[in-house]
Amino acid sequence: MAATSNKELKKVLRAHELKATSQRIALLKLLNSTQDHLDAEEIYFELYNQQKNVSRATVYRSLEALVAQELVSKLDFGDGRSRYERSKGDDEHHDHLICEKCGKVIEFFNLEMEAQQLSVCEEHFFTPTTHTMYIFGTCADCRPPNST
Amino acid sequence: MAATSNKELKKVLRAHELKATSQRIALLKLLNSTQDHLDAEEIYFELYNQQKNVSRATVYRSLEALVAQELVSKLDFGDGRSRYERSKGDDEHHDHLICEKCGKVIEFFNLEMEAQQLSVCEEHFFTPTTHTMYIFGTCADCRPPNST
DNA sequence: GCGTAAATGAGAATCAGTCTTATTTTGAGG
DNA sequence: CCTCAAAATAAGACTGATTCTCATTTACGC
Repeated sequence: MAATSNKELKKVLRAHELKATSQRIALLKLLNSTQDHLDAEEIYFELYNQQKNVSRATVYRSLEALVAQELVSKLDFGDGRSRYERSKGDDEHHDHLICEKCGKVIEFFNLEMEAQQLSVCEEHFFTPTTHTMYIFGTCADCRPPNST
Repeated sequence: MAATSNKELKKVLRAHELKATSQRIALLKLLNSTQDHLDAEEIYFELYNQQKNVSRATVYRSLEALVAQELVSKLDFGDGRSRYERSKGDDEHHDHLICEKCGKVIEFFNLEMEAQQLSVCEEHFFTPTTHTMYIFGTCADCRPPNST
């Protein structure tokens, strides 16, 4: 799927008019290697453990640049911090179900819903760029077994 | 529509097991009086101007209590702060289109979309409590007239 | 290899929101 | 209306996430 070698990542960065610094490469590599929705502190800590010598400021600045170039997606689960994941193509777009009890995040994609969103935009002569759709509630594991 | 006299607001608060303090009444009155999506600082400033003598801490604490009682809704437009509006009944539920150029917020309601959300939840054995659905983009006024 | 614009590191600064503590207020009971 | 305990408040200290500042380092076109 996504580029993983240093050489490939370098190309990707250059293609987006971003200088290919070791910090940005390490950051992209990290996001490519996980399915988790990492926050800035987790990213900082992980890179620190990898002896990558990346400052917190650089983590934030790099993420900002990568999000602007749509190489990374910024997520907001409503807990007061931003999370990030490797950006997926339109064909991999998804939204999230968030369990308020255990914090689990379930990704989903629903074509009808996306279509409805477009039709709402049309009604209002609105040109959409992105959207956020989070459904909060209780996941199957946290739901008492006797309830429906 | 919603209660507006001090007496009525007092009743509403008491009905929700909240002591009817002057600060909470002023806060509810303010939210009842506007269609805007105010943030905590704006609320604090407005009450300060009204000589209501409400501290910032009280604004936050009161909002928290009112949100817990569903008298007020908390919104997150992704700009790093929470916004609040008078809570509307289920029949008044709506989502938001947010213009990234002028900041305008357009409210909408789409039954199919709500239905799709429920069906997604069912598929995942997920019990929803609330959801946030924000579509970001460009509103009609900010869209260049020659584009579709 | 050189030079410069861009990126980074370290830590100060900011900003929304929360917490602490002493003081004030509400509302139940008489 | 008066009393009192529990709850709420004011003021400002504190926190945690994020941004900014500025001196230093690095990428990369030539």
